[in-house]
Amino acid sequence: MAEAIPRYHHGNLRAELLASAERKLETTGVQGLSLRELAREIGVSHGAPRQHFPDKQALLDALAVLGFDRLGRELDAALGEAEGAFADRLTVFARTYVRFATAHPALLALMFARKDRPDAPELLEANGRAFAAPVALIAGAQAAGEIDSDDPDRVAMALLATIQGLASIITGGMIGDRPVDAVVSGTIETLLRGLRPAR
Amino acid sequence: MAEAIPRYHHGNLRAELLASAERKLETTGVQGLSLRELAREIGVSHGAPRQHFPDKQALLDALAVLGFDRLGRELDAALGEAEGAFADRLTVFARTYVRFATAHPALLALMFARKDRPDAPELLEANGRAFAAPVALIAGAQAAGEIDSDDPDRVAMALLATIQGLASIITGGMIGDRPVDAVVSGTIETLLRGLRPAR
DNA sequence: CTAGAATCTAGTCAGTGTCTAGAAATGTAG
DNA sequence: CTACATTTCTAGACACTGACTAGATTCTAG
Repeated sequence: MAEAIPRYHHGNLRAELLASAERKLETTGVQGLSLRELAREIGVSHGAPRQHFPDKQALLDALAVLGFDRLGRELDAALGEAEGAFADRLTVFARTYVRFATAHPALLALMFARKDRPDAPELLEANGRAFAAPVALIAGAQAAGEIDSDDPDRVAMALLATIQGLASIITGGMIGDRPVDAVVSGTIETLLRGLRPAR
Repeated sequence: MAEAIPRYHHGNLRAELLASAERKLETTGVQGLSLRELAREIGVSHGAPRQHFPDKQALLDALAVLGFDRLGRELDAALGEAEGAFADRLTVFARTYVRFATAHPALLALMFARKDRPDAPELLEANGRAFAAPVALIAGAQAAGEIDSDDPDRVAMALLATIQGLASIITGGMIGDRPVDAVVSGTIETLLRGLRPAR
């Protein structure tokens, strides 16, 4: 915290830019994120950020990678502690993911903004690392026969789609005033049991 | 047609702005959409769009409403023709939605960009109209006992989440080279049957 | 201590969204 | 047909942005 005297060499510009950018991102969205404004707030000239990020997109990409890292750590932590049946651990995964999505909606959007970033190997890597634990969870459950594995790929896809869709729907504000955790566990339960009525 | 002589009064500026904007949107994304550039292409001064849209967000909102209208028409048409069991009609819904999502990813993102538009009644209305047919489909199936209705809300939520998630995953390019229609119908089948192994 | 590299400043440029005043076309009474 | 009011468009301006450049300052090896 020694922000007292603004030295010529800031010393920690890159990290502070990222921190400031992430703060701004969640309050104003990507549209309202301005490199010049960040520089102004930090107390540095408008050209300084260029030394660390060649352009604005590079800053956004770095933010996305940090987001994947953080998400990965949260998933690892949550799933590391989770014990019990597959259903319970799956619910933990869903809740952790949804919690991250609601806590950092703009950041999550940035992470999956593949529209304009067709190729970004670092992002793909970060993505893979982040979801390592849940992927292992699913694979393990299939190997142990806890879930259907006629077509493992299909089952995994349905699972990920549902959780991703949950996050979309919740961050989109489409669940009204329903309690988030109840919606999440209810959806997981429904998914496990199937939509068809029990005979 | 008849673009020959650029008259002072364009006569159809609003509609042409929307058409041009939608075209540009899918090629360059929201970021690359510039009011001035649109005006330039249409051959009108940079201030002209302001007569029809007070600001850029108004143009984007209008685009989103048009998107909901179009999606609604496609869903109505597809579900109107669909016959057979609930599972089949559900698959038709999912395919139609996913097809729309892949055909107009940027437009869809705009439609659900609630992040910065907390309240926009016209968008909510358009949203409701667009999904009238699938909502009726689900309600009907629950009434007819074709799907579980212990908690209708929960079931509907799981269904919509899965389909929305499918669209996200597919437009995000996360299905690799798997055939889209197979992924869609496989996911729906898995959802109907449930993840737990058949005893 | 001193060169060279890394970092930051300051100035510039084209481009953008928004705002204004006013010109031009259209519609509407009389 | 004419006069007027309204709609639609033009033209100029402003503050802002991301990007580029040259040069000043600081840090760091050797």
